[in-house]
Amino acid sequence: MRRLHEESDVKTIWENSGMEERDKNHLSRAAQRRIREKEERRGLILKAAMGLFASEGYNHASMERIADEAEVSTGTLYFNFRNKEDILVHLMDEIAYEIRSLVGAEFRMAENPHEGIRRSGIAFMTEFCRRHPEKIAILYRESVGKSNLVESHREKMHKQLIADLQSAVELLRDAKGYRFRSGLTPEIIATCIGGMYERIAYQFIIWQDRSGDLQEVSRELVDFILGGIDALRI
Amino acid sequence: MRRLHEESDVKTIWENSGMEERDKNHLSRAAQRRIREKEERRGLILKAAMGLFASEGYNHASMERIADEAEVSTGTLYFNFRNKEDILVHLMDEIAYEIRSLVGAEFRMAENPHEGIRRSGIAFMTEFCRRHPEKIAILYRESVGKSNLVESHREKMHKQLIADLQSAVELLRDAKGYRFRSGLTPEIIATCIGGMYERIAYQFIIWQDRSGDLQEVSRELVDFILGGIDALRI
Amino acid sequence: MRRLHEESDVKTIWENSGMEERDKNHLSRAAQRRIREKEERRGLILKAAMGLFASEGYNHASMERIADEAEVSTGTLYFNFRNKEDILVHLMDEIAYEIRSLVGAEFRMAENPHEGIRRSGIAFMTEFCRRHPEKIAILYRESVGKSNLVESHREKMHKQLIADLQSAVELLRDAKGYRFRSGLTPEIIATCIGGMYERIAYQFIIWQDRSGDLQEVSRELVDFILGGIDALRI
Amino acid sequence: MRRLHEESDVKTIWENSGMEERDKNHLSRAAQRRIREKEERRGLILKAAMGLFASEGYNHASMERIADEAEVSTGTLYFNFRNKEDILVHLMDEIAYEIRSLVGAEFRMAENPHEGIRRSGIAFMTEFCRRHPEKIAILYRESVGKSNLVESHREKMHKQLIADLQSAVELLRDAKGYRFRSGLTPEIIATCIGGMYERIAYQFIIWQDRSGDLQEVSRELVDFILGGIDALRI
DNA sequence: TATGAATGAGAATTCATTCAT
DNA sequence: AATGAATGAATTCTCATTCAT
Repeated sequence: MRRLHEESDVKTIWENSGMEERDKNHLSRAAQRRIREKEERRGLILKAAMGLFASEGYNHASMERIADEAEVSTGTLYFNFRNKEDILVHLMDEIAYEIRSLVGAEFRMAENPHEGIRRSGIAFMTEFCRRHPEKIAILYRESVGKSNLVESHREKMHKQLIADLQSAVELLRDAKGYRFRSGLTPEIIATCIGGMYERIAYQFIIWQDRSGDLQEVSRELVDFILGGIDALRI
Repeated sequence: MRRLHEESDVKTIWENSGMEERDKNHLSRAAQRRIREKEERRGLILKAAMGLFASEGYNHASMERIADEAEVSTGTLYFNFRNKEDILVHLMDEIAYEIRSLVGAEFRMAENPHEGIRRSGIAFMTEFCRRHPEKIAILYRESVGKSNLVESHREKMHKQLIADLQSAVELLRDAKGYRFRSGLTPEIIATCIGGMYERIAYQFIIWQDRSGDLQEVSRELVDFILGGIDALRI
Repeated sequence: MRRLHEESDVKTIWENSGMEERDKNHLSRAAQRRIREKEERRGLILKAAMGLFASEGYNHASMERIADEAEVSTGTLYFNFRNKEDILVHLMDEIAYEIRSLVGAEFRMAENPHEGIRRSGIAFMTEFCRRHPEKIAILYRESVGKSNLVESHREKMHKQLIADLQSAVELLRDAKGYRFRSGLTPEIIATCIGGMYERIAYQFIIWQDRSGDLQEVSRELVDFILGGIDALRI
Repeated sequence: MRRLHEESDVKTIWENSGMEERDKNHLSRAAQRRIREKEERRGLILKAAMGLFASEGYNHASMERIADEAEVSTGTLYFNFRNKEDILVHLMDEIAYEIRSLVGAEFRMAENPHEGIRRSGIAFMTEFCRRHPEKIAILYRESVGKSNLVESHREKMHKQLIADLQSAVELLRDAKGYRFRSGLTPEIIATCIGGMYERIAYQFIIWQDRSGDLQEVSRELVDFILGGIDALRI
């Protein structure tokens, strides 16, 4: 069995809201522009790759096609990314960051954890999934079972998402004064929540296009989750 | 977006228990032996392929390696299966059938749907997942995002599993006299259950080896599910 | 510095005359024919590769060109050899074996070591070099500085050739009752002889085509060597 | 067969000692500094390239790595040299010039040609080879079989070295009043000497690190040579 | 039926060289 | 003069699939 365990310190999205900062102040104008252009180009490549991965599948999308789509040469691909896997990994990071930002912001905007779980769940489904089906495809389909490297990255990424969810669950528990059955409970709940959103999104976005139902679905989903959590307290 | 909608009539496992029958009665002894040997050979090939897919990944496992492992030639592979995808699809079918059989039997052995959901969930985790991690890897990792054909087969397969779950939920609802919030509710619940089991299995079997926790995990998981269902009735 | 020291037991050509034996007796006719055909095909590939390596250089000769020349597909190249390096290494082995066979046979046919050195030297130049300039090109030009693997193979090969020469020198010493200045002397002499033949062949065969001079050159070369050996005894 | 015959007038090192002169007198201070800096930069590039060629091989050492190592950009490489081959060719020239200078100086410092051959041979081995293994690697390994251009340059270079040796042999002949067997004899001897030094250096410096033996080896080598020469007079 | 050698399209990747800034 | 991002041709190698024996 191919198994890839790498312990990595995981930080939840609920705590630190400004996730990435970099000093670009002390740089010359020209240097700033060059950096900006470089990032724009990387962005174009990532966008082209995302479209192709989602529509044709990671394996079937050749580097040449990606280069074509991004209107650069294959050499430029390799100048900006180590290899094909590296492009996928960057996409995964980008997507995961976007999800965590959105969901985290919604959670923090709510009055209490209970509402936070409701709001962030509904936002994920109706804002993110509905608007970015191709990102869902990358996250839940195209990044699966590709290679050891991608798989270990995927594991790390999921760990972060689960850690976010787990800390939300713990905030809820503390706010309501719950006590759970075991030490494992928060992790189990978080994992379940992750799994539910994944499969619901896959079902209603990727396999079928029932995005019209997402509003209703996400409401029931959230209640299901809250009911499930309730059931696990002593 | 790559989307594959094929409507297929789906039958639940709760109804028909003997799922596959074939007449071998009117055949000669020699013919029967030949058939038996052929199926044994197919079995060997599938077993070899399953091992390699799980350990090295579908893409990386070449037909030659599979043939080697099964102690046949590549030609024999193509005599027994249409192509590489076909092997994967057969594996998926086999695994799905096994799961549905096990889970269905457990459900039917229980006194009522409530107990049925509990028993079948625990059986899936502690009997199936713990004993056959490589099958979990095929089902939840190696069959994902491979090709249109495999993906559409996967969709069909999941539909069946979800249909099973949905009918169990409906049996529970009827037995307890519940009324659900909407017509979508049973499908949503079923999808959620499928997602939870998938991610829990992935987490505790593929990414980490915490099969010792599975007993405890599955008990909490079942209660979470039952609590969630409760929360969705009017 | 790239240095590759691998101690390998080296056997000289003067001792064992039948260098390679294999049992093909117990095989079926069909199997024998298949083996023969396989070796013929390998031979064709090696021949095509040798021609291209000698005429266009190893780096410039692409696998596709080699396949073309051998009238097979690139796949067949890779079915018969591990990779491009492997083809070169096989060529080197073949050539070295041929040289050692020829030179060894000439040496053994002579009445004494003194004559043996003369005969084998002249045979190498006038038989081998004159007739197979492309093999000289492979051996002394195309196999140089290609990769760690090829270089280490080349080292091993040269060790064998030098060991042959060294044992010839020692036979001469013993036959004439010489005593050398130091324990290193035979190795030094052997290495010198190897170097002289290499550069003379390079000069008169590869860089210039003065094969008409080879008769005269080889006679003087042999006398130079014998004179040099004489000068190193105490 | 790839053969490259270009007749070039060859001058021996024994005659003209000051080999390269350029007028820098009439230039301004600033211009002189600029020239000096430019040559320093070229020197840094050549040094970086030499290190990489020797350690990783010419083919494997990319222009980018060379630029990195020299702490300049790839563009600067192309400002200073025509292309990659050009760098190699300059290195070859530099190394050949250094060897001819050293060896020529030693020869001229000796009392007679006999001592000159001894002194210069020992100096080459114990001064040059022992101290600059990477230059030996460039000269005898990395410049071999690279391309038509490099190969023809290599031929020219070797011709010069051989011409030096040949003139030394002729000086010896005249000083001692020898008469040789044929008109070819001096060339043959010179070629042999070149080959011996090459293979001895390769053996004791590149393949093995036995630089401790070089003193002893070079003494025997010189005597071997002088003995060989003796054997070819009438 | 079984074999396994042969096929060849396809893909990723490298890297010398150019050129706008 | 110097930079370093961009280019794209070239090349090696893989592997699912076929087919003569």
